[in-house]
This record gives sequence, C-alpha cells and structure tokens, in this order.
Amino acid sequence: MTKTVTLLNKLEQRRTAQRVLLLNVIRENKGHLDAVQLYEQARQQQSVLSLSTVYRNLKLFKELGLIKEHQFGNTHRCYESKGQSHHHLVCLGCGKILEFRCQSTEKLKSQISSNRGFKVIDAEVRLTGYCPECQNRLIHGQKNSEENKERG
Amino acid sequence: MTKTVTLLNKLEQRRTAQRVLLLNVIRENKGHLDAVQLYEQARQQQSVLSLSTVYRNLKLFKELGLIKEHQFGNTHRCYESKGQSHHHLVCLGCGKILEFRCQSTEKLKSQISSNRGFKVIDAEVRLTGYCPECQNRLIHGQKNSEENKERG
DNA sequence: ATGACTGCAAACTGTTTGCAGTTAA
DNA sequence: TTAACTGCAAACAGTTTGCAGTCAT
Repeated sequence: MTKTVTLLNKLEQRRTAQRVLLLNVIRENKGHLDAVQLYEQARQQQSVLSLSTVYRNLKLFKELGLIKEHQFGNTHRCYESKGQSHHHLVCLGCGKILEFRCQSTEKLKSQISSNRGFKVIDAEVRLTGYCPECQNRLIHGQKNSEENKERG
Repeated sequence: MTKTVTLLNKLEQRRTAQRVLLLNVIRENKGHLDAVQLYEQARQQQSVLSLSTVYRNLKLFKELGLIKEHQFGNTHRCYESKGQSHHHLVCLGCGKILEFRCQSTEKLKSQISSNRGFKVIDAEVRLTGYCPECQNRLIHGQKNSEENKERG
C-alpha cells in the first residue's frame, strides 16, 4: 500500500502531522468510522488534534478521492479508505454494517453508461434488512437490540 | 392507487387534515422531496401546518412503510412515495437525481439471503458520476454548476 | 517569509422534543 | 371524553466557519 506521506506529497498537499495521522488511522481501520470515532482513535496516538481539523481533512480526503463517505440510517456520516470495491448490508435491527462483493455492478455501470450517457464514477449497492442474529431475536420475541444502533 | 384516507384508516392512524395533505403531496409528486420542500408545497394548499408536524409525520409514514427515505450527497434527507422499485443516478456535477430500473437486484437479494442468511427487506443501487450535461460542461471547460446542487 | 493549516469557540443547519392547546374517534 | 395529534419555541447533534496563531515549504 502506498505510504500516506507519499500520497500527500503526490497530491500536492501539505504533509502535516494531523493529516498523516488521520489518513493512517482511516487506512489501518478496516471498517467505517464516523468523524468522532476517528477523532478519538487519532487522539489516542497524538493528543494535539481538534475535531474541526478532522472535519476539514475528511472533506479534503474525500475531494482527493482518498476515502469514501457513507450515510446509512443514522444521522452522522461515516468514512472508509478506498480499497477493493464492496457493498453493504445494513441491519435494521441492530444497525450493524456487513460487507459483500458482487461482480454484476461492473456490467451495470457500462449499461448505464451506454444507455443513458451517464459517466459512472462509483457504484454502491445497499441492501437493508435483518442480520441472522436479529432474525433469531425477532423470532424468539425478544426486544430489538439498540446496542449498536447508533455507532455501528 | 389506494386513497390516502383509506390508507390511514387501514393502518389505524388518525386521519388528520395534515396527514392527508402531506401524503397526497408526496404521492402526487413523482420525484424526491426533502422536509422543507414538502412543507412549502403543502402550505400552498393549506396554510395551517408546522414544520415539526412534517418531520413527525415523515417519521410515521416511514415506519408504516408508506414512503422511502434517501440521503444522497447532501446534508438533508429526502423522501418519496413507495411505487415501482427503482434506483438512482446521482450527478456529482449538479446534484440532479435520475432514476433507472434494473431487474438484476432480485437475483442479488436471493443470493445474499441464501449465502449470508441476511433477510433482505429492500435493495438500493446508487450510481454516482456525471450526467450528460455536466460532462459536456466539463469538456468545454466551464465551471461546475452549483445551481441544483442543494435542492436537486 | 508567507500562505496553508490548525485549535478554539461560536455559528449554522437539519431535526427532535416539551408543553399547552386542539381535535378525531 | 380523552388520548392522539398539533403548533410553537426552545433544544439538540453534527458540521462548518471566522479568527488569530503556528508551521511546512
């Protein structure tokens, strides 16, 4: 994987300690982080960092195409490093986000491109429903778990 | 199409003037409305209505499964009546939302269901990129149109 | 040296909530 | 009659912004 530092140099952005730190945390973390989670994880490694810097740099990274932004059911947005393309299963019961891959979107991209003249940059498939655990819980008549609902 | 009034009765919800009005506006409107747009359109027909009522009822309609909620690039959410299943093309240039249909998601649903044990309630495919007009504008070196960017 | 970047606090936006009055059933 | 519903204003959460100081180049 390209070094974060190199990445920032190439993109002609200043290589500040905060940017290197933030990008590293995002890239090391496999899942989805929201701004506050990223802030907290980053602060554990280096305490000089403010939440506005996190927001400002998330915006920058997004514009540079280094990360992807998502908004699932929740109010807040979350971010992930752009790695291998994958899609999401969003559980309505517990808010958990699962990932899956599928090849068929490539075909779809080219279809849309030729039929509609729309230049597709990115494709996301999102399935909402219930994960196995929540199905189980619902069958056995227990109350919905709200545990992971906000920070999934 | 089922009458809004009948719909509310069936669902054992009170048939208030505000609810009937809001549901009608949503159902008559083909595209996507955010809360404020819905509020404004509804007020044109009947001036006794507050924004909190709009939010409260959007939440209700969503829980009853009468409408679908989306969050595209923007900060605000938008809503549409549940009609024939369709997916979205989101233009990064002007924020415009285009729709398309595709059959392949049904197959995907059952695949995920059998492979992962995830009970799929809904599937959405979202392609982001550039609409024909924006591609044109970009080729001819003009600046990005921000016109529709917020209220698309 | 200097313009990009940062932390801080204050502002802003979309949404939710408490309350007292109103209305559908 | 009364619990569900409403409008209003105030609260809230997530995000953005203005400013003065700092730091990468």
